[in-house]
Amino acid sequence: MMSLMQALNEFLGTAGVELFVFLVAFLAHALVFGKRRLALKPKAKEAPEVFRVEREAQRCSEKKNTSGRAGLLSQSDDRAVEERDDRAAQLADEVATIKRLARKEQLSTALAYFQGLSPQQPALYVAMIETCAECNDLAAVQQVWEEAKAAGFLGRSVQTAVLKASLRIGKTQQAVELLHEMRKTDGLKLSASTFNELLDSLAKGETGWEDAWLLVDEMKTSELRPTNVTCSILLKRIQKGSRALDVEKALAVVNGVPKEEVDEVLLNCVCEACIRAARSDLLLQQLERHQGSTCLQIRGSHTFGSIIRAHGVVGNLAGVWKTWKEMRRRHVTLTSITLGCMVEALASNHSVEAGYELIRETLRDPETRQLVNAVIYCSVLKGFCHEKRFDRVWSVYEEMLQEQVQFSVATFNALLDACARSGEMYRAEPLLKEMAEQSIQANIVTYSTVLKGYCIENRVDKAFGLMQEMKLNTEVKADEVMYNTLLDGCARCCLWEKGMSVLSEMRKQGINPSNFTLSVLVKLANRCKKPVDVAFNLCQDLCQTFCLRPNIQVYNNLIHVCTNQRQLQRALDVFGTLLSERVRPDSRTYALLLRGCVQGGAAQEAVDLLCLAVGLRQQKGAVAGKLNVPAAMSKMLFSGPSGATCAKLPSHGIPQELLTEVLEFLSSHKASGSQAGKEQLLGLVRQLRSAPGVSP
DNA sequence: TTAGGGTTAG
Repeated sequence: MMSLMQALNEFLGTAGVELFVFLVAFLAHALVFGKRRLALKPKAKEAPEVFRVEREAQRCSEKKNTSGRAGLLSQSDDRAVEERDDRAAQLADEVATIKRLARKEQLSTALAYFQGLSPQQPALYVAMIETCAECNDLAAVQQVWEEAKAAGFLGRSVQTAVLKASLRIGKTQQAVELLHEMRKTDGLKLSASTFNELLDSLAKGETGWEDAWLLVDEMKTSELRPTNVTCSILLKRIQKGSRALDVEKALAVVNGVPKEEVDEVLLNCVCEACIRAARSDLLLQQLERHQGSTCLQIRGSHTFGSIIRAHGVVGNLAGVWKTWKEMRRRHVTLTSITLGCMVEALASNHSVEAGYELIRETLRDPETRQLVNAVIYCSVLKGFCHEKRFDRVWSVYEEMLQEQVQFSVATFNALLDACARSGEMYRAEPLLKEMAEQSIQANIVTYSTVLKGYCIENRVDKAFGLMQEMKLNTEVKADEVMYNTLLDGCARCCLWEKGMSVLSEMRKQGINPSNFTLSVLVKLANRCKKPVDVAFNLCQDLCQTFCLRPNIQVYNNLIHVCTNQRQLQRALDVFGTLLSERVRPDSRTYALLLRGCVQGGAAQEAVDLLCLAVGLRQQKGAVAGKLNVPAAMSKMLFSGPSGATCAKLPSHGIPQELLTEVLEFLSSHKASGSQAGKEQLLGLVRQLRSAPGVSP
């Protein structure tokens, strides 16, 4: 070959050789693929489903043709191929017609058309069964299946279609029984991929979880291990409010896939699912599992984007940058979404300026300029807004106008939020006008944000007026967040009656209060100086009615009600309750309680609380005086944190100022009590001063 | 011979 090339080279020159090689390659290609290429339809890409069935049909007729052609001479091959192609095209048309009718939900027309077709093919049965499923008609599915059986079409494609149809209609139990029957009578053996298809066709929604687990169990019974795809499909089900049990179970299935087999898409799904479920604990585990994995080569900007987002969510800024740099090093093509993930990760981790600089950098390069959009800018706007750097918000806004960024409703909402948080609602008016000029409709977030702005400026009447106007003039319906905001406005202005009427309106509209509502209501009772019992009863009633379990914010506000009314013991009881309910106290819990102790001259309780906060264990009998703390609290003091809940705060959890105040109080208080008691107390104060996280 | 993927606002 080489000598031939050399000879040619001498004869024709380099360009000539290239031309020759090209011609040979072209002819060979035409010879091999010419016919097939003609048989392919360009619309295949647009309609993959039809194409799939078409190919299947092609396969079937291919089989028939080969068997029928066995004894024929090769000259007739061309005609056979042509016939086959014609038949395939016809079948594709028939399938398309059935599907078209399905989309119009004309099931009976589709059925009539199907029955008029001859000869029948498995692909047609499959299309018809899918159509019945799309129209949610299980009886029709069964009818077509009976017909298929009667006609002798019992192939796997038809069986799978029936199973998928039953699952889609939500009859999982029936599908599983059918599966058992097929396994017994027809020896049906499904592959992992078919199981995955079945899993993916399950009815969506929370109720579908049990069905999903049923299928996963079936897979195991068939001695098949869940694959990457199985896991991805399961993870796709995880949504914002998914049950913790299901989330954990799904991740357990993921962990069943050997680490070296995990691929990009699965890692991507894992990140996204954990983020959606707000389970940074599980996310952290997963990120650690794949940290520095050499088996998994990430190529897609999809995956890089998700991993960056994941690191951002768990607050790992170093991980964010590391992933970004790795992506750049590998020259992965940057997309708007990946850039969006990066800027959001930076902006939500106290690196807003760095996020902004990344935008500038992207804009400077003419190659990447067009990647910057309003979504990306929005992360920066939000970041500056939350850091209360409103001057930066407005300068970035000006820049967005200059760069002619296309605004969306989210962009305007972010800007309106800046007006609200900065207490500069006069800025909102021109923004709303601008929105109208750009024909961007205000949505629930817009109204809610403006409402919040009025409440922050204590203009509750304006807020109520806006709510009224929204009800009268728009289709937007007030939601829980909006009612909570309005309730908060009432609390700020000590409007008890008005607040109560908002609550009853909320309930009348069928909007359930949440823990957030509860915490605002307690705050309202507090600001309105209602008796302590009013707040407690309100909580108890709503918790019972709406199956709520108070969170730390609710407990904190209850503690505040008690300490405000000089009922330290009751505040400590609330603390005991939250500990026994395994709710983790935060720095505000301790701040409220410690201030209550200083106020009430309760030195011993203050020491106990500080010990708990910094994780200092006490020895039984070491404490002076008679303990006046709830059982749950003393149990933790003596035995240390047990179970899932820990009373200890992360280091620096108590503000320095407060700590100084409490320690000063304790020093001045040590003169009282017995001699032994004084010394114990002094010893503890010394220990506290040297405890980790407490500066001297 | 099949099946799975990402950004912003109250």
